[in-house]
Amino acid sequence: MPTPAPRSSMRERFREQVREDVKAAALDQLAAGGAQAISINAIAKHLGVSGPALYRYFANRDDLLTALVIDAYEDLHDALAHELRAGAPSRTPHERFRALAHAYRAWALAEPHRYELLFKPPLPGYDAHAEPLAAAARSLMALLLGVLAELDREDTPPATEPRSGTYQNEDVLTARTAGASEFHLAVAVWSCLHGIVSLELGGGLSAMTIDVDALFEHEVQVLIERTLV
Amino acid sequence: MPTPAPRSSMRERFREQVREDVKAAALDQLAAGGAQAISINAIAKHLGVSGPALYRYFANRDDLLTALVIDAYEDLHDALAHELRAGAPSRTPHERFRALAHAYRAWALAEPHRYELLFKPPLPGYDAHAEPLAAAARSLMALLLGVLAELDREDTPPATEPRSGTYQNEDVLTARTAGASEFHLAVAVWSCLHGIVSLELGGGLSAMTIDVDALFEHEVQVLIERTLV
DNA sequence: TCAATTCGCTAGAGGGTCTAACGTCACGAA
DNA sequence: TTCGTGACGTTAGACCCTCTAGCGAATTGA
Repeated sequence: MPTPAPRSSMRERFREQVREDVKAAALDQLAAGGAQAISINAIAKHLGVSGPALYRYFANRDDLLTALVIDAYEDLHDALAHELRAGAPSRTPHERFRALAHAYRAWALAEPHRYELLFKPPLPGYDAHAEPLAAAARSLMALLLGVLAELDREDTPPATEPRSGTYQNEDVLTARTAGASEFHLAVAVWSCLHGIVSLELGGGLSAMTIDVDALFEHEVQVLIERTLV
Repeated sequence: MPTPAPRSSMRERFREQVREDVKAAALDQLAAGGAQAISINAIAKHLGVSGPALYRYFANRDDLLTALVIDAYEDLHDALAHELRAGAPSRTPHERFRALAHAYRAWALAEPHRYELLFKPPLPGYDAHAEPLAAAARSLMALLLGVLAELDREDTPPATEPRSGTYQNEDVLTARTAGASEFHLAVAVWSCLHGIVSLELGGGLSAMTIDVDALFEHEVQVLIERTLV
C-alpha cells in the first residue's frame, strides 16, 4: 500500500511534474535569451513531445510566463527571508537591513532576466493575472516592513516579535492602514533599491564607468540614516 | 529653383520621410500594445506598401527599435530641457530641481511604453547599438548634473553659467573625472526617481493603494534636503 | 541617352502561437 | 472484468511574424 489515500492522484502528480519540467526548460531559455526567447514550441521539442501537447498544461504562453513570475517572486522572497534568518541573531537592525538590501541586489544580479520579468509592466492584458501576483508582491513588502520596523525602534533584535521580524502576508494591509508613514517609507526604500538595481541591469550605469558596488553601499547607508531622523 | 543645391537629394528626402512614417506607425503600435506589438509587417500594411519593402529603410526589427529608443531619449531630454527653460528665471534651484523631477515623472506617465523602452535591458545583442545610445543617456545625465550643480552651491540662478545650467554632452565626462561625488549623487538621484517611476509603471505600487503623487513629492523633498548636508 | 542605383514587388524559407479533430491509453465504477 | 469517460499526445492546418532572394520598373546623375 504505497499510496493508501492518493490525495494527489497519479495523474495530478504527473501533471505537476510536467509543469515543473516545462518551467525548468523555460527558465533555461529565459536565462539564455530573455523573456522573448521563451518558446512553447522549443520547450516541447526539448522535452521530446511535440508542439501543442504542452497546451494541456498551460493555457497559453502568457499563462506560462505568469507561472514563472510567481515562482520568481517566491524565490526572491525565500532568498531574502533566508538571508534574514541565516545571520547571527546578534546582528543589529542596521546589519540586518544592510544584509537584506545586498541580498536583494545579489539576487537580481544573479538572475537578471527573472528580475526583469518581475518588474516589467504587463501591459497588454494586465488585469488577467493580477490577483496571485499582487499577493506575491505583498509578501515581499511584508519582509521589508518587518526589517524597517526593527530599524525604527532601535532595540536589540526581536524576541518579542511574532515571527522574528517578518510580517505575514495579511499584516501588510493592517500595517498599511495603521502606520501609513511606515508603509510610505518601505515603498520609498524599495523604490530606491529597485532604481539602482534596475538601472544597473539596464546598462544605464555601466555605460558610464561607475563603481556600482560603492554607490549601492553608500545609498544603503543613506537609507539607514534616514530612518533614524 | 526650389532646390538649387539639393544637398539632401530628392531620394534622401523621401527616404527620410518614409523612415519617419514608419517610426510614427511604430509609435502607434507601441502605445497600443507595447514593444512586442511592433510589427514590421503590420506597419507596412498600414502604410499601403507590402511586407519586405520596409527592409530598404530599416535593416531589421531591432534597427527600428533602436531608432525609437534614440528618439525617445531625445524627446525626454527635450521635455526636461524645455521645463527648465520655461519657468520664470527667478526660480530657486530647489524649484528648478522639483520641476525637473516632476517633468521626468510626467513624461514617463504620459508615454509609459516609451519609458519602458528606454530602460529595458537590451539583453540579446546588447553591444550592437551601444554607441549612439550611450550618448543619448549621457545627454540626459548632463541635464541632471547641471541642476544638481546649482543646488549644491546655493546661489540664485546661473547668469554665469555657460548655458543656463545645462552641461553639454562632453562635459559629463569631465564632470565625472573632476567631481566624482557630484556624479555619484546624480546617479543616486536618478536611480531614486527611476525607481519610483518604474515601480509605478510596473503596477507594483498601484497594487497596494498608495498615493503615488504624495510619495513622489515627498521623495523629491528628501532628495533636495540631502544635497544640502 | 544610358548605365547605375534604388525601389517595391512576389515567392518562399523558417519560425512562432494556437485550434481542431483524431487515436490511444489509464482510470474508476458497475 | 468490462466498459464508458476523460485526459493525453498526435498530426494538420490557419494565421501570424521576420527576413532573404530574385525580379522588373522607375529614378537618378553623367
